[in-house]
Amino acid sequence: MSITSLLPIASRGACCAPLTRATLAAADAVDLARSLKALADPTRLRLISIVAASEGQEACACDLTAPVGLSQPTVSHHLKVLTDAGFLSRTQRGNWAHFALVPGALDSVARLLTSA
Amino acid sequence: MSITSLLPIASRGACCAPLTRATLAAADAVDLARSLKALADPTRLRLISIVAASEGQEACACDLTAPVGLSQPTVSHHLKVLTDAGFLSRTQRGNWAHFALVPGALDSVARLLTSA
DNA sequence: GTCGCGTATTGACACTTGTCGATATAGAGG
DNA sequence: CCTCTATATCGACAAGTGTCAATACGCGAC
Repeated sequence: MSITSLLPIASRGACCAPLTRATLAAADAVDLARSLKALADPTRLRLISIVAASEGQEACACDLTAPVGLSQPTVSHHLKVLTDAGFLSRTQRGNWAHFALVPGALDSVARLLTSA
Repeated sequence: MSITSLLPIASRGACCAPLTRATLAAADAVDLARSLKALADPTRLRLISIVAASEGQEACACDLTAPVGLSQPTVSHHLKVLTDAGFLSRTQRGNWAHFALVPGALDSVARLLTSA
C-alpha cells in the first residue's frame, strides 16, 4: 500500500485529468473509485445532504440518527466512512460529535467526472 | 419497484436539487446512489475513460478487454452495468459491439455533487 | 470517585459484488 | 448447411458491504 493511500482521499483529490480527457491510469482509477464508493450509498448521501443543509454546514451526530431511520451504530459507521474518505470532518465538543462538510471535497470529485 | 426505476438511471438524471442545496429525499438518494455505484469501480472507470478517449467517444468491445487485463466475460459484465446505468450506449455492427459515451450522463451526475 | 448520556467499536449475519471458467447465442463467410 | 469469431449469459466462488444488538469508551455532572 502506497503512502498516499493512507491519506484522506479527498485531500489527494483532483490529482489527475478528468475522466473523459485521457485514459485513466490504473492507480488513479482505484483512488477515484474509492471516493465514489464512499458516496455510493443512499444513507450516506442523505447524511451529507443533511449536514450540508445545516447551519454552517455542520451538524451534531445526535441530530443525524432519527432522519435516516437507522440504528445509532449504523449511522456512526456511515459517518466514519464519509470522514475517512475526506468528505466530512469530525470535531468533538463535550459529549457531542459534530460533523461538517469538508469544503471542496465533493467538488473535486465532481470535477473529475465532468468533461467540460 | 416504481416505473422510473426501470428506466436508465442517467436519463432521469438531474431530477432533483444538488446534494448540498437541500435535504435529499429518500427515493432520490437511492437513485443517485445507484448511479454512483455503477461508477464506483476502478475497472469501470477505466473503461469509461478508454471509450471517452477513443475516436468519436466510441470503442469496439474487442478493444476493451486487453487494456484492463481482465477476462472477456468480466469486461462484458462491466460494460453491461455501465450501459444499464445509462453511461454507455451499445450498438451492434456485424459481429462487433460498439460502446459509446452517452452525452451528458456523467455531467448530470457531477452536477448533483457540485455545490456551486 | 460513581452515574448517566452520547458516541464508537465489536461480532455476527444476510446480502451484494467482482471475478472466472464453461457454455450459449448471434452473425459472417464459406 | 457448418465453422469460426465476437459477445453475452450462467454457475460458482471469495471478498466486500450494510445492518443490528451488545458492549466499550469518554466526557460532564453530581
